[in-house]
Amino acid sequence: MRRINTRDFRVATRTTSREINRRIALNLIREHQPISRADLARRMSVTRGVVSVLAHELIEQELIYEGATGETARGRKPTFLHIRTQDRMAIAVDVRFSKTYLMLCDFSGRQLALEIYDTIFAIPQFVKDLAVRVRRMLKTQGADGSCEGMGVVVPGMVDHRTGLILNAPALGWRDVAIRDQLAAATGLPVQIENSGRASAQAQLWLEREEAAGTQSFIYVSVSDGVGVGVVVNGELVRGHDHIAGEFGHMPLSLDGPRCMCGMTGCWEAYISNLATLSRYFGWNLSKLSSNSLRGAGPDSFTVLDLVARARGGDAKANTALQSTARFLGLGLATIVNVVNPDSIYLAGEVTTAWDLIEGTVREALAERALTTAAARTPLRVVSTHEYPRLRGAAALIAAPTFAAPRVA
Amino acid sequence: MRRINTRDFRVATRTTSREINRRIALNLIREHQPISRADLARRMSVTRGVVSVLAHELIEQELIYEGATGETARGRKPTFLHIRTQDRMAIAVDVRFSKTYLMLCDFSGRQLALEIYDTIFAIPQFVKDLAVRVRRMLKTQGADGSCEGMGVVVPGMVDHRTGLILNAPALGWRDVAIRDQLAAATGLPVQIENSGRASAQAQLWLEREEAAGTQSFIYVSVSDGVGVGVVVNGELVRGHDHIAGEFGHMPLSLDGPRCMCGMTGCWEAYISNLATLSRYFGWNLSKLSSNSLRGAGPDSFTVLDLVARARGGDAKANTALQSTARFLGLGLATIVNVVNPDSIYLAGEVTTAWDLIEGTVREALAERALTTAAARTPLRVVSTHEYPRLRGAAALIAAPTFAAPRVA
DNA sequence: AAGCGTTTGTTCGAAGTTCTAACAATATGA
DNA sequence: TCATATTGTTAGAACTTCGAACAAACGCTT
Repeated sequence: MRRINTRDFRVATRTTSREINRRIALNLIREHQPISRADLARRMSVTRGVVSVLAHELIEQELIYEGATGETARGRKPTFLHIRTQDRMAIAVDVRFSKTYLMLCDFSGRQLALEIYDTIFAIPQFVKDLAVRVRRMLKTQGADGSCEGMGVVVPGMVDHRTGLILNAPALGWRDVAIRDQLAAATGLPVQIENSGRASAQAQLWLEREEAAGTQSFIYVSVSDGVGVGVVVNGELVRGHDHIAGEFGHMPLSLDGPRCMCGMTGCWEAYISNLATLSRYFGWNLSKLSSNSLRGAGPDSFTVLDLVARARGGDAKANTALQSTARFLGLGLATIVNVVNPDSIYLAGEVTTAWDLIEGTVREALAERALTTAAARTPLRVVSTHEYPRLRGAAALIAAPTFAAPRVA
Repeated sequence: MRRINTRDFRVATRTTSREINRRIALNLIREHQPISRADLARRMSVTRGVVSVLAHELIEQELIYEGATGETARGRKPTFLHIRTQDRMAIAVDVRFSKTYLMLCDFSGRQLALEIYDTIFAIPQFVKDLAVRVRRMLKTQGADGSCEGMGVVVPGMVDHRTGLILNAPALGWRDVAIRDQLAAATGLPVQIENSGRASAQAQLWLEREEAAGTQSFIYVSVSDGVGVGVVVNGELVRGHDHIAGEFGHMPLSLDGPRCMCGMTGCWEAYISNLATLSRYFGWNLSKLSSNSLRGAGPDSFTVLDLVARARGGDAKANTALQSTARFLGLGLATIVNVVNPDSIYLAGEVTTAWDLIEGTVREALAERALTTAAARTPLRVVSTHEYPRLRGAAALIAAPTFAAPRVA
């Protein structure tokens, strides 16, 4: 039950019904392809006549295409409809402290080309260099004309609407207006988003089997920082100033360990990669400077190494891991109590040890979950091999094609 | 940008456009009454012809009525349209530990009758007694035919969809299916909801001047417990199991004071009335039993008395109050970082001392808010005299009349 | 090979919408 | 009295879904 915003509404015109139904048909085709017009009509509970028109329009818009004819026991054979995502391209960029990831993929999220290179922190050079790489990649892959935009994902606070990077401490970027520069340099429409929210968008918009029915979920990425995306009723929660979702800095204990954000006791300060490593090595974070907090270089000892040692029988490594797992679960409990999602997606280096930590996480979650139903919220691990952040960047471009039309 | 749920969607029919526009018109009339058809047409950016038809239908549905003719500088005088909320009634019930509140009001939230009596904790007697009171009240007020439903508000966890009270510790109710019993006993449709969420519904659906533009907000009620309702994009967040919004039990410090819920360190354990009083009297909550936690009776010393003493110059009382204010602000900071609402509504006994505590609350909020914009989130106090929980109960019945039609 | 039943996909008129434009009703002011 | 301005209604055009009929395609039986 949604309230109509009397300051910002859209009246229905005589074409609104068609727009709505065309979009519904498109989504059904995407999920059930290959599918015949007759089958689509049954799923939509409308007559085949209507579907004929809708399909014709979608074909004209180059959103779907007719494929082979199918088989039936009796009667005329159906002609199958397919979604057209293979020849619609997007550039996805993930800027991290150590490396920048650049991918070309289609609208289904399928990877066509990937480049990984050292991040350039000076903005003008970063833009210039990236534009060159993008042009080269598009040319090499013969995707010059079919690329519909570029999604950029950044670890930090981003105002998606204005394209302003408010604060990305890992990159040292603050109040950087990079979107329009990139758009000008590449000639592509550019979308910028926080990495946690973007990854949630990937789960929401790109084709996946297991998650078709989930309309409310949380995406939690545990890495250098903790990125969170909140999806409620099929819509990403962006908030009034477009900074919603920052569960990473809720306190577990107000006077807990020091966090990169400058506060103390944040969830992130308990479960980030640095926190896990600190437990293992016995570092005292409160005594480290901000710069050394950032500086755990790419070639040094990482959480992946720690996981390997834990698997090898290093008891201290396992203890550090279990401690992180416990705090992860305690934080998830709060999220579950507040948002009550139908599932939670987890990503990040520690999730490679999921078989080792799942029990501890669930136990801690149950400890502070207010109902047994909430305690049983499904936890799904998203593999790092899928490049969830890059998929999120791509989803920023692909999403508008499939979204419900704004009405009322 | 909302994703279409392919498991649960609604195709547009040839009457969908009309339904949408009729509902938009109704909401605009409610907000700008008295308003002429021509003015309405301008606000909706449609022709007067369309508005004529919409208005005719709304009059037939008895949702609006034609009033007096207005004045204009030149030309034909307009006939004003008015919303019809005065003769549509709802019964609102607020069940609390000490008292039960029963109100008859119209769809604008205007109070017509109010009864306050000692709460009966035995379910069968509670139902029987309430049914008698409701029938008597409807008869006395001559509202027998025009009452469209009963909203019941309870402090605790409620599954609004099934009408099941999962756990209301203050009442000692657990897994109680009270909705259908009440419906059978009164012959009215019954809606049950948690008090925090219901109060948020009141802010969302009942007529208020100052809140017309806010589509994302939080309602926080600080009383015996902490009730929270979250509204995102004009829609109450209910969650997958309908238990969303429980910010009251997020930890401020994991090993903090004991909470009524059985856990430790919950926000509620820092700011509830009991917590405030405990600070003043130097009680040690961890040593009290669950029963004595509940048992702060109606005639004993309350937070209102404490506020009076603080105003009278009692330094200890003021200290206790400021401490609560500080923890209130710290908790609000997390909410602001997570949901990033456009405003926050505050209710409860401590808010009567708002002039004393606002500074401390804002300071604590700013301390842990991640952006300056978030730190400046408007805080609005909802007066207890308005009976926000009862208004919430009424809103449960009135809301469907004004909600946007479900589409796509 | 013809005919029948079944299923797919198209077509056409009916009914319901908004949109455009004209028109009637009503009031003011020169 | 007439021009002007504003409100509210009405009739036809353009665009929808809906219902039903129809053509196309295919397997099976006679």
